[in-house]
Amino acid sequence: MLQDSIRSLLAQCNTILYRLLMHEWFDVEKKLESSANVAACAAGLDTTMFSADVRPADPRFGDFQVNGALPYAKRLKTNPREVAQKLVTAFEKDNSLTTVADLSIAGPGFINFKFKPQFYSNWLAAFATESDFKESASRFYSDERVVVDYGSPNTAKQMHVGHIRSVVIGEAICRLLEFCGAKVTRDNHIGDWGTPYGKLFFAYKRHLDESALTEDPLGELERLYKLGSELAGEDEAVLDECREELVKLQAEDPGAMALWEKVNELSIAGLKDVYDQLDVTFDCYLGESFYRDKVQQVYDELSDSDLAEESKGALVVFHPEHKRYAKQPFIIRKSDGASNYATTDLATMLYRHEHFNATRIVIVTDDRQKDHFEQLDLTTAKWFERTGRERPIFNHVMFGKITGEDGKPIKSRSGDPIRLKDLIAEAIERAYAVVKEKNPDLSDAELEHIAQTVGVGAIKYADLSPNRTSDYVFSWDKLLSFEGNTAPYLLYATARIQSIFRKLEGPQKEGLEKRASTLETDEEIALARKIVEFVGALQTTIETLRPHMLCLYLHELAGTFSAFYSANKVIVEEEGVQARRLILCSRTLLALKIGLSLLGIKTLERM
RNA sequence: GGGGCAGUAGCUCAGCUGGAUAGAGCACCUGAUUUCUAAUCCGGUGGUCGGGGGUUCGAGUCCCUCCUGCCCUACCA
Repeated sequence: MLQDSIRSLLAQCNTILYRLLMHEWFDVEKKLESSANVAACAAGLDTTMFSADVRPADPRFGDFQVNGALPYAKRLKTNPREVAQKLVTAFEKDNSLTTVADLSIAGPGFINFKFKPQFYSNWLAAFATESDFKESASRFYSDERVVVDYGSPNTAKQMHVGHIRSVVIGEAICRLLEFCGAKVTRDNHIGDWGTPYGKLFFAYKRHLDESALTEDPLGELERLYKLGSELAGEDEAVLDECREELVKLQAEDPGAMALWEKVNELSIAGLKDVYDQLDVTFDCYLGESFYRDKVQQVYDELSDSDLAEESKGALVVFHPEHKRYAKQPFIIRKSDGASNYATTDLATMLYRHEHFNATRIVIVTDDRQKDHFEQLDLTTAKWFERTGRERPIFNHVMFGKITGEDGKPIKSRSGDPIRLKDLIAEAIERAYAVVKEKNPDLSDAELEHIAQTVGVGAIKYADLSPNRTSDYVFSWDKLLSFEGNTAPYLLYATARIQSIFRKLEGPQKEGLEKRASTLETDEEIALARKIVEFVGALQTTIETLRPHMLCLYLHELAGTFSAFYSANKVIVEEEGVQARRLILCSRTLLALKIGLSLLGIKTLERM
């Protein structure tokens, strides 16, 4: 009895100790990097000239490789293989390394690390739940407060496919940052002020269809705005009336403001319907109107700190040190005295700094605005420096445009842009047909649920999986494809894994680590290795703010799993084999679930 | 005129910032004891990485140059 308690106590101590030891291996690349730096020091290398350069290796050579010997030897004009040999000798004095991996030198001086199967078992035991992952990952960005500005539609207009990238990419970035420990504020900088309101109000007051407004507020507002533009284009008198409406609004006339507020309320409600479908929720909607009383401070401070100057009647900022912006001005006040987007964007920088205490500001827009944001960043840097403010890191997360086959902006058959809600509806419809065909026995409620998840997931994944900076040729088939490197492929892998666990009795799912034997087959090792790579993929994704890096990884993981699944039967007689394979299944599922949720994609129990 | 982005397999794209024999998906050609979900897997066909020079142990990746396409370039956002 006493013996048993002692044994169990010892086992617990072991577990704790061992988890502490494994803890530093969460990020294998980082661990190898710091080991390499220690080794470089021990080997007597000039550490100021040494950079480890750790990366996943080609499986033919090893699991990870340290390539730092080559550039080091180049800089010092010595033999790279000798440098590598010195490093390996130093590495081999480090027990924490030699017990888990075999080292070898190859080619001109690559140092390959081949992990022992036991290492993978230990890693999989140490990082077993979402909170294990989150706890370790949340140290990456724990001291950051980030405002992410994405979405940015205009009021009184429906969103079309052109808006999808900002929403989907922006949301993925928010989730990634949050997972890595940052405090994130999601801010939708809507276009809710300015010239379109004159025309909208003119038409609203004369041609409003009340019932249409109740049924489809955004549709009706959009119709009215178009009507107003049309009428103003045809008739000078109408145009004058539109201008009058606008003047009233800008003077904040109570009647105009009441109507403006109503339009905004309806618009945001309409936008939220679509965001709900995409599982996106913003913390705030601080649009252009919010900053209209904050522009004077921008003019004053930029003028007082000698950044802004008068040029051709406008207030502008030049950057003499820049080859381009020395000549190309950043116009912060137009010659008619009105503000523009440069003004409001500067005001947002200040507000996000002061109100949210942001350490980082991320703005997600298309790449045509690259110049604008470069100028914004340069200007903010100088402005904040001269006024003694700490400047947040600024990232312009830009993306390429979506075009038709001809390279022009995409249009539906009627000539209007394809509405986002129509795209989503079609995706769900197509998914429904596929699910029903593949799995006719499911209840209708479950069918609907699966179709929803698969359809929306497919759209998001199609938008996240290409490199965001590339242009994008729109095609229904590509956005709604369910084959190949798509969300359904990843979801299918999760469904298969869960199906395995459904086959098991309760006790078979418990205490797997105790029963598991050491990983053995090529497919098992390959899968374990791929799971461990999750952390590196996460790092690369967040450092570059490029979600496609995570997509690429998840697709590889699902592929490695599928290969494992067909080659190695999981539910088998031998208890040890079954247990170790179940662990692999459960960790694959974990990595897929975390990864997909970071991309904003929901997972399924079955499909 | 100036600046930027891009050009990789028939098509759509990756290629982690200079690493080993350039990879996926689609399409095409083949297979897979009726199985823990075949929305899968194993093979195969397919490449002068736009052309030409250069830098070095090593270039799709860096530099120069030319070709092609797109975007920005003073008051739209």
